[in-house]
Amino acid sequence: MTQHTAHKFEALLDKHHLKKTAPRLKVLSMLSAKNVATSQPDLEGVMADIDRVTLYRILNAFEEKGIIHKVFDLNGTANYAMCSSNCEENHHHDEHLHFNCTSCNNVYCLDELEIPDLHLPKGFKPDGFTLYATGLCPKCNKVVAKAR
Amino acid sequence: MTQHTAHKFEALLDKHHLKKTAPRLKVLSMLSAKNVATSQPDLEGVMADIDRVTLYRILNAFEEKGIIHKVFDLNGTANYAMCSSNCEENHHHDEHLHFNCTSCNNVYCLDELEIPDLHLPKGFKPDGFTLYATGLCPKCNKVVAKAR
DNA sequence: TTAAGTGCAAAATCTTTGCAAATGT
DNA sequence: ACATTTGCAAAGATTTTGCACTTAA
Repeated sequence: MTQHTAHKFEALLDKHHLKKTAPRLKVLSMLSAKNVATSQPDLEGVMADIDRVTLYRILNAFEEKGIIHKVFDLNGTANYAMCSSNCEENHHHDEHLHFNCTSCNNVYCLDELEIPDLHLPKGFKPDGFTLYATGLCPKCNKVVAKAR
Repeated sequence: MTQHTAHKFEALLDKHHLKKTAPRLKVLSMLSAKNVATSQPDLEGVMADIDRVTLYRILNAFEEKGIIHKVFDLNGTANYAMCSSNCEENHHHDEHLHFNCTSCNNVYCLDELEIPDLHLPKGFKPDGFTLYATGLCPKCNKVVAKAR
């Protein structure tokens, strides 16, 4: 972790009036390091030194503040990812595509992808969309291809 | 429940080599009666006479057989719905739009809606899509409108 | 100094597993 | 009759709550 990113995390906590504690900084650097969402069990594994309860509280706090977002994978397990690294305050779009690999179970947040307009049946007033795709991610897809 | 639908449920169980037991028929009629998915907690409430464990096993069995499908709502709670009433064996499409009302929390399965094509980043090989929309369902939307 | 955050213990839930009794075929 | 399915008890797992101790500001 560079000096720069470290400072970024501290600024992020400041911005949300959260104290800059070791566990919180660790969670931030952990989640920021990956371009895929991380499941709660995985987080617990990596952060074995942080108390399980503390982790729950940190994740909830971050989610409430809009620092991270939660997405459930195919098994109903909560996965967490930094709220669209490029999701600035002014331009907060919840329209993600989440790609859940059926092989490695990773959840990719493909924020850049546009979700096309859809016309819902009469009466429904949507305020947000989330699209899930399942299938093989590039990594697993490559492995399958090699095996052939 | 009409004679006709009752027979339909029994046929459905037969087809999947499941015994026609009272709890199973009850679950089927319960889920078929609604056009929205039902959460596990709600199911437990309505089926208080059926053992909790039995309900788990019935739902799992039905899901494995493809009789019902499971969808997680915004809170990560499992909701169940009949597998697209019109989802015949030959034409099984997993592409649903699930509409999760933020007011009543109901999950509507809008199976008829087509999900438009999307081009994923290179390398991703999707095999299924599920689209979630959140917002107000027609019923709650009407209530809000009235309140104004 | 003190309000916020952490860690531990313990409660409350949720889900699974094992097994004897009941039920459908 | 016999294989399935149910219901209960009990184990396992997940999530929440309470409270004393610690730490950032």
